[in-house]
Amino acid sequence: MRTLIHQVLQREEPLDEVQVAGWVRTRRDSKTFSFLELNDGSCMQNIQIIADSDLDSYGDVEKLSTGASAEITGKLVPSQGKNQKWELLATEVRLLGACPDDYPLQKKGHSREFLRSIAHLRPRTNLFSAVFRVRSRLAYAVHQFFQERGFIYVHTPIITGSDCEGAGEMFRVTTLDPHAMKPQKDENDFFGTPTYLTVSGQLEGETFACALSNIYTFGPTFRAENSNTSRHASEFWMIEPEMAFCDLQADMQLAEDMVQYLIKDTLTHCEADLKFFNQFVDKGLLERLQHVIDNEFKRLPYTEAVEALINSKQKFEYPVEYGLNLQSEHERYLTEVHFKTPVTVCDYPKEIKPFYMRRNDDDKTVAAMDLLVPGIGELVGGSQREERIDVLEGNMAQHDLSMEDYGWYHDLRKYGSVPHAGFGLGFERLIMFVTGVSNIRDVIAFPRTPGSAGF
RNA sequence: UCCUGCAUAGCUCAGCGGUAGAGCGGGUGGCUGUUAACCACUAGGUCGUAGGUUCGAAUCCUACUGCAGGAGCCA
Repeated sequence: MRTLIHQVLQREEPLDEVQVAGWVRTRRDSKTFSFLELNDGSCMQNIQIIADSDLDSYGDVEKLSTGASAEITGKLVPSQGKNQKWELLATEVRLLGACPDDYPLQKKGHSREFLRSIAHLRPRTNLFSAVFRVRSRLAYAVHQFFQERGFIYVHTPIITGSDCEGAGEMFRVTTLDPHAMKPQKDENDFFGTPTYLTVSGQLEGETFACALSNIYTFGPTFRAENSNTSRHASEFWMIEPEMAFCDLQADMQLAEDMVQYLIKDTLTHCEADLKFFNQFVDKGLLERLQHVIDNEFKRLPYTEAVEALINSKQKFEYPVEYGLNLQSEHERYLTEVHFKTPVTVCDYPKEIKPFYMRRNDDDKTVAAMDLLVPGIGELVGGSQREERIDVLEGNMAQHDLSMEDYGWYHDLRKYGSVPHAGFGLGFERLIMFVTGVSNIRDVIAFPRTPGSAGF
């Protein structure tokens, strides 16, 4: 019976017999024995194995090159060496899969670009195994956060007929012949109507919030935008809570609580991995994360954000002026330089926000909010939704949205309308923030970006 | 989509008009309770592709392709 290396290395007492299995990181031969470093991905550390040349199975040891897989049984004893507490004195070594010398992963560092080209092997590196352990823990913590607060997990559709206006270009889902010379009618398509991969589950999520009160979605979303940046991917995961009987203040509070909760959870449960990131990826990471959980987030209206930017006398490439969207450089200045802490900006001019956001009493702004964090920029975008049927109808007319397409959304206001609010949080951006990894392609197992969908 | 930069050995890079280099990795041998082990030897390249300038191009010019960083869009 095999034991995970993670569990073996946590032992307080020696063991007469234990079996581990994994992939060889390196082998160092001595005259009468070999040192093996074995890793099984259960934790950052390798287990050091001493394989004596007297072993019946020493023939297998000599075939254990970097990358080979093996199953090793032995005695766990305190190590004579300096760099590890325990080592395994092998009694039996069994080669499972040999690894030819064209194995692309070396003991030395590789560039991220090269590792992306071997995305099927990169989880075997320290960096990527750590990223994906943290990703797994964060996903678990997301569910824990919402479940502890009585939120219901709703699975909104991946294939959708609605286009969640304003959220970006969509991928068409169709069974029509792409090589057909003649135009084909949508009625002949699989669903009898044009369908797409979802860009957001928000509108569907609202229908469930207006029945189950507090809900959240957590799943893949798709954008066909031709975005070529380190923060955008064509397929990414999004967390979208939606709360009935809720205003923007409570919405912002939930977003801020959630970010702090998730960071605390990761600091507690992924300590070794975060230390690794702090040492090799981003030297200021632990300090920054600690700062985020120890301090309240700065909260201010868009109008004050614009004033702060103008008063800063900072030179920006793009102009700062009431009524214009905040650019990346503005957002990053606010969170990285001006306040040096996560910042939630709210109450944006209605002209620059989508139709479903709730009009404020000033008739100029809407109850929208963006949560900005250092190094990433926008992590969360959310709003209180327009629950007044007449105002929503006006907005729909202004945006040329038909009752045919949005009738069901309009119905939520027609039948027992309630104030409600929610937000979307990009899961990969959260992982980037927590790990310090600066490219979204390195926190997704097999990233999809324009012109690239390998594996 | 725009702007900028890069493309040389399996990997990371140097060379920047005059006979293609290093480190790591691989192979062989040695040494050692080692730990990104160490020492010696060795194999390995149409210098991204296609044109052009030149006596001569990895090196200069043009186009294309790919990649990266930034911008826009957003999460």
